[in-house]
Parts: sequence; C-alpha cells; structure tokens
Amino acid sequence: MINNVVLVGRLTKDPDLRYTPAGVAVTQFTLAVDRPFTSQGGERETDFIPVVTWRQLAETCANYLRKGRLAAVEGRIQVRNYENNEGKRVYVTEIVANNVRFLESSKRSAEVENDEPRVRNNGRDPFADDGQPIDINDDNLPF
Amino acid sequence: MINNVVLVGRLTKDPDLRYTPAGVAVTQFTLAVDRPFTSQGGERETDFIPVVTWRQLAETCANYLRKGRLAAVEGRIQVRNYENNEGKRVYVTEIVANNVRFLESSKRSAEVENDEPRVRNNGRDPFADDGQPIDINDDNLPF
Amino acid sequence: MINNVVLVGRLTKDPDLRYTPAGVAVTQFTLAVDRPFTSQGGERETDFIPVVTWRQLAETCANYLRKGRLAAVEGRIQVRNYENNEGKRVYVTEIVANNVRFLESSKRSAEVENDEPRVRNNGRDPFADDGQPIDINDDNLPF
Amino acid sequence: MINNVVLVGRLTKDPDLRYTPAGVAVTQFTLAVDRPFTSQGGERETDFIPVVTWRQLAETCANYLRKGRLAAVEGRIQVRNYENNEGKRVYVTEIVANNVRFLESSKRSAEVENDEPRVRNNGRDPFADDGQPIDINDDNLPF
DNA sequence: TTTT
DNA sequence: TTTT
Repeated sequence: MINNVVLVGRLTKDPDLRYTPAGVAVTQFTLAVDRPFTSQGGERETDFIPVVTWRQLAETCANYLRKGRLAAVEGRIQVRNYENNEGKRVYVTEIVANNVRFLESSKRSAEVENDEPRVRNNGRDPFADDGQPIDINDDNLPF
Repeated sequence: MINNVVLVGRLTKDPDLRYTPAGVAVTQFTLAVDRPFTSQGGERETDFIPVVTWRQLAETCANYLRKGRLAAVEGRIQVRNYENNEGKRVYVTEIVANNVRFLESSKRSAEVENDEPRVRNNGRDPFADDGQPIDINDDNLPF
Repeated sequence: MINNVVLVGRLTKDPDLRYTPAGVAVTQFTLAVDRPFTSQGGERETDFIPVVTWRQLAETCANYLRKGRLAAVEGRIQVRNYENNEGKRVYVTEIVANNVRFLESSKRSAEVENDEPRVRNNGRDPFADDGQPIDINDDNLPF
Repeated sequence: MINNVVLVGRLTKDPDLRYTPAGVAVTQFTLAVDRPFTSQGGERETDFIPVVTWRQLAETCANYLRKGRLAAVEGRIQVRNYENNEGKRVYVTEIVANNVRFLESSKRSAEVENDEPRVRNNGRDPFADDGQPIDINDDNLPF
C-alpha cells in the first residue's frame, strides 16, 4: 500500500525514448547508484537500477538527460513478469518514476552536437525523431 | 548515492530464516504491495517485492512476522547477478531492509500453534531450530 | 528539488476538516510517530508531526481516519511562516500529504455512533456538516 | 513507527559546527528545497528546512559542505519543544540526518581560502577550531 | 510460486 | 550490457 523509492545516481547510457503503438512516450534508463560502504574485499560496489518514465516526463528526460549525468528519481518499484520465447516466466523489476530531477546542468555538454533536444514537437508526432514505436500494449500504462 | 525505499504490504508466506556458513542470520520474505490505482481493465494489481534482512533484524523478523501480516520496511534496492547452471547471467532485485516495523499485533495468531518464536537462543547457535545453513558467502554481507 | 517524506503513526485526535473561503477541503491531523530507540533515560519518545491534506484526499481522511488509528502518509515537508498578532514571525512545519493509507480497518469503531462518514455530499456543499470555512487563502493551495 | 525523509537542496549558509559539553560534534545547516510547481501567482517557492547531524557525520559535513552546495540528506523528522525565556513553549522541527551526500565537487571553491577542512583532528579535541561548546545536553543525542 |  |  506504500511503495516509495528515491534514488540519486548517474545514467549508464543516454536515455532510450520510444512510443507505444498508441503514441504514448516511454523513456528508459539505468541509474548507477554507488553503495555507501565498501564490500568485504574493499571495493566500492554499485547497483544498476532500471528506471521507466511515461508521457511528458518521458520526453523531458529524453531531452535533458545524458550518459553520466547525475539525476534524482522519485517513484515506485514495479515487478512485472512475462513469458519469454522459451516459455519461461521472466521477472523484471524497475522503478516507475513520477518525478525526475536533473542535478547537473548540461552547459558543458550543451556544446556537444548530439546533446540537442531530441523531441521538439512536444510529443504530438510520436514517429518523428529517433523514437520508434515499440510493442508495448497500453495495458501496461501505470497511470 | 541515495537509495531509499519504504514499503508497506503483507507477507505472502511465512518468512524464511537461514544462516550463512559463518553463522550469520538471513531472513527472506516477499511483500505484496497493492498499487494505488486499478489497471486499464479495472483490476487492482499488486507488486510482489522480495525483502532480505540480516543478523538481529533477521531473527526478529523470523520471530514476529507471519504470512498475511502487515509490515513496513525501510531499506535500499539491491541488484545482484550471478551465473545460473546454464551459464546464463541472472539478475536478482531485492530490498535489503535496515528497519522493519510490525504493523499488526499477533494476538489472534498467537493462539495458533506454529506462531511460536522460532529463535529462542538469540542466534547464538545458528544451527538450532529450523534454520539450516545455506551457501551464501560472507562476501555478500551488505554491512 | 527532492522533498520526500513517509510516515507511519497514529492520529492523536480525530482529523479536523475545514473549507477555504473558495470551498476547497482541507483536513489536518497530527501523527504520533514513536522513535525507533529509547532515549538516554530509557523512555520511548515520540514525534508529533502535523499533516495537511487537500481536496478529495482531505474528505477521504475526514471520513475514514479517527483518533488512535494507524495511518501511512506520503508527502513533502512544508515550512510556512506568517506574522502573528504580536508582529512576530512564526514558522510552521507540516507534512503536505499526497497519499494517505488507512492501515487499520474501522470495523470495530464503525459500530460507534460518531464514526459515521462526515462528508456525504462529496464536498459539493462546503458548508454542510461540521466543516466550517476558515481564513485560508487559495494562494496557499499547493496543487 | 516509520519516519523517513529524503531531501535534495542547497545550503543557505556554511554549516554550523558545535560541540556539546560532553564533546559530541553537532552540525546544523538549512537546505533550500525548491517546490516542484509554481504558486498561484506564478512564483517558484522554496522550503527552508533545518538539518542536524551528529558525531562523525557532523564533522564530515562541516568539512565538505559550504553555502550554495547541492546536498542530499536522508533522515527523520524530529519535533522538539522547549520553554523559551518568556515562559512560552516553542516547537522546533528539524531533520536529523543519518546520511548526507555531497552532490557537487568542491573543486571550484577548493581554491578559496576558507574552504579548508575545519576539523583536522578527527574530532578528538572538541574545543579546537571554530567549534565552540554549546548547551545541548547529551540527553538529546538521538543515537 | 503470492497477501488482505 | 554499465556511471563519476
């Protein structure tokens, strides 16, 4: 009944923006979150935590986040499962974000060519840009 | 760098208490956490979220939690991975709890036979009771 | 930029439902939250934390919460300040809830006379019931 | 029973390090946390939230945090009260931190003179540096 | 593999 | 499959 997550970490890659067949924006990325202690062997360990965002937030994330940037995420843990092509049930755990904060200005990287916004049309044409439709049923929409 | 989770939900089963070869108590259970909205089809959905506790907290959980009880968990998300017996990398996501609150008194179930405390020795003999050693290396200890 | 609070505790009194001049429902209550440790002197201490809810959530809280009940609150910390009648600036800290979970059924107390729902009109008439308008400007509305 | 807070914001001033009569380090600072929406009048509002840290964490904060820096805080809400010199009960609400993350490197300010560490002795002499004892009874210690 |  |  309560499912509350806050993460602060860095993106392992550029975010991945797609659209459902119904045209709903979905952005996925992974946050690298260092653990606050070192393991027995003395190495600092990291959790790599997948994050999903939807709709307007998805497009904002696709526009402003990039590999290596620091971000804060508020959301909930979701555990999905599906049958894979070998008929085995696979469990997927990810954070469904309802709020994302960009903790690093993009001024430095703003000079870089591919740091341009990727969505200029406010999502009205889901097939523009590099967002290609994916086979996610609208049933999956969490809101 | 921040990895903060709070859950409130019900145990899907009795908690599972084990001990590492070094004698460290580990208790695992799954929380059923209802989503705050209904899916497109109108059904209420639930996330089943695995929780791990260690040491003294593990024994307290094994003693006081039972299937169906309401509990609150504070902790962090951990993403482990290992190679399974088919040589495939498997990812496991679970909450490592640093605090668990029992939100329902056990008065009703206290009358039931198997609702007895399962650890009476304060964990000094890890091989007593139903806790049997498991093959978890101490390297895994998060603290 | 991130302001995330989760509380689980018990109401110190029945919730207090009021309406702004514009007819917006506001419910306030205080949660008693026991600290997880005892003080130096060995006494268990408690924080008494004021919570505010707005609109539909305010009416649901007024209907379902009562003194002594266990509740979970998700929200953010708000620090307001105003000048009191002696011209002194007073700071008020409270949790603005965006989600409240009722962790105890009201079955027992449902038999009690004053445990009836207090709002039956879905808030359409803000002056019905015991909700009396208060001098809160709509400027204060957080949403 | 659950009291969990996560904040990300900027320090309004340099942190204030003091020591209790018993020599326990206490650092206080205030985080400015922007609200995620604009008020009715269109202005962006900010909550100024007081934070307290103790012991080793207090000294680390005093060493690494400065006015304007971005920080993440995990902790709990504490509501203290005391009688002021006019015999009136005053309520103080603050976050007692158990974890603080420094989200901005101090490289720029590291060149500045007064950005030096303020505690070099690992807290062994509580009366060294600018930390002066204050009248906080050890009873107040939360751990 | 799931709880009320 | 991972970030600084």
